[in-house]
Amino acid sequence: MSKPDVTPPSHFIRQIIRKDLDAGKNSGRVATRFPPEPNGYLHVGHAKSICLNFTLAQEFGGTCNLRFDDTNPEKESQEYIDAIQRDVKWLGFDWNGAVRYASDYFDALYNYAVDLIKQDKAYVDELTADQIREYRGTLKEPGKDSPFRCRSVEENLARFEDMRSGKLEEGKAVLRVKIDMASPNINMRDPVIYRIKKAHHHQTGDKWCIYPMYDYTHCISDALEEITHSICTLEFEDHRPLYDWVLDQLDVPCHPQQIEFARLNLNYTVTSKRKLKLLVDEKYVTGWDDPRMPTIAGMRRRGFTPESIRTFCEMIGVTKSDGVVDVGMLEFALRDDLDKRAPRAMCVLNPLKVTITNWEAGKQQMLTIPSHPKDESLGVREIPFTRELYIDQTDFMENPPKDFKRLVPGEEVRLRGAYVIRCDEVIKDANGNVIELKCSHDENTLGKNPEGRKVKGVIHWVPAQESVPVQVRLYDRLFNNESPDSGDKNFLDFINPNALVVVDNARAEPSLAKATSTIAFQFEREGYFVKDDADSTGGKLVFNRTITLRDTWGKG
RNA sequence: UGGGCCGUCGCCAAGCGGUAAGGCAGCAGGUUUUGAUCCUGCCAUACCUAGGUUCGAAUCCUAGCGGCCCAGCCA
Repeated sequence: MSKPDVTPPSHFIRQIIRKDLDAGKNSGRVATRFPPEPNGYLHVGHAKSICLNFTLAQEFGGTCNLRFDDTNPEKESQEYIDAIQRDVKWLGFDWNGAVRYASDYFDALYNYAVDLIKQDKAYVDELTADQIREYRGTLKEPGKDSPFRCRSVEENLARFEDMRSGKLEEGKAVLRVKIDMASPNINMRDPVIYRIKKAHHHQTGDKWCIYPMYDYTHCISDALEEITHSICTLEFEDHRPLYDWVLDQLDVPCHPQQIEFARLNLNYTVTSKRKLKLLVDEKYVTGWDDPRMPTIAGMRRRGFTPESIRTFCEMIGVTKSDGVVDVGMLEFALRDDLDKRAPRAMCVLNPLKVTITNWEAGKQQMLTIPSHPKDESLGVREIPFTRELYIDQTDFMENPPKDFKRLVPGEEVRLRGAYVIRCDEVIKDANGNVIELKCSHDENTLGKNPEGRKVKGVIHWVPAQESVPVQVRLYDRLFNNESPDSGDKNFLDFINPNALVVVDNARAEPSLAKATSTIAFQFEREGYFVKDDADSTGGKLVFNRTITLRDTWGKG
């Protein structure tokens, strides 16, 4: 059995934690959190963060919270909250205690804001959004103070109350923290920490019409949950001084350490919630769980196993250098896992009728075939061998290329798990299309090789009558460009029109009629497939191709 | 001289002053009733560049070069 040789990864975050533990920080406690905003479904990129946070906690005997960063009710919904929890669980992780919400802390956050105002470290600004932007300055020029910056504590308290009570309209005022309008770090130029949004919140209802901003909310939420290591992606590096500043002004239980790592970039893939949402909203795909989507839900429906995703996350490592991982690595982890666990079965995608002329009509021989070539614990399945069979059209050629190892006129081929047959006659229709093959079998080749000759190929087959009709959906990469998302390209231009090819007339071996979506099968010589529960209705059987088998034919 | 971060094989990534791990991909063989799996071998005199320190540098210093991120009342 193969096992991708994942050297015990000793990435920099692990090292930081180990060092902290050795130094006796946080009294030996390790607490992380995964903090998604419920404004979309989780994707592979999130998987990296989930695996990181949860395994770190596991490894050091700590805890990992699941916290919804729900400070922008206009973009969030319960649907996303439910989907995210489902996906985290499916990946195999259990969060510490109850699900948390930043909105659980809205009261505390509000009181801390009042505290900042009282310390004269926050003020209500009534500049317009445009003015605030102008006053902020540019990357190279310092900003300038708002005329509202020097209001008295009393006036600020009163105006903040006006914001809170709904007296002020949206956009009329914001609460800003008083730091330094000339800071070279734009995030420190008096960032806004509260804005007015007269929106219904999925958790707090209509209790609030002011909502705290990320920078202000996140650090305090972390502190209230007594997180020790607050792991986030690189783009928040510039925000760390603000994270620290806020906590330094307030009387909070602790001061977590923010650590940034490079988010996952995958070639041939788009990992941006905004763009994935667009694919869903504009119906380029059937939904967030479309098997072409790089969402956890899509991958699950496609047939990925949680283990393969976790292994992949281990393989790619954790660093601060922001590179692009080859999607081939994900595919490797997938195949490697599926090869070990997938029961084998046969399914003919493009049926071509074969009649075994020296097999008695009506005679059935039940063949017992192992479900896995190396793992007996997966058991066996039975397939009747009959006079009429189907093989795949691509496994027969009249004028084959040099290295063709399948069936050709006058030659032999092994039917997997059954007999060696010889093609004696090719039947064609009026247009010259091959519609049937008359073959003869060698009865001395069941479970043993013929004497005195080598049979070069093995092909798969199903009995004509006893096989079950199935629809098979052949999935491929959603984008046909390595970086659909880079530069000024429009990722929609690179949607692969062949990312889904539906095969309606496939025939599967009888045992597949009892398949469930919880286990993926290997359709021998074709790839890994999983039953699509959502669309297998009313007796119709639908299988999704998770991934093809590695195919090196013609490469060497 | 706006700030922050990053630069080790085609890709990911160890390395933390003692003389370049590993994985993916690729190549060459072997086994095989899946052109799969599995097994074997090959694959960076070289660590962005140039100087310097040192007996010794991918690791330390200096100066360059290249890439990514930041001007939401998004997260």
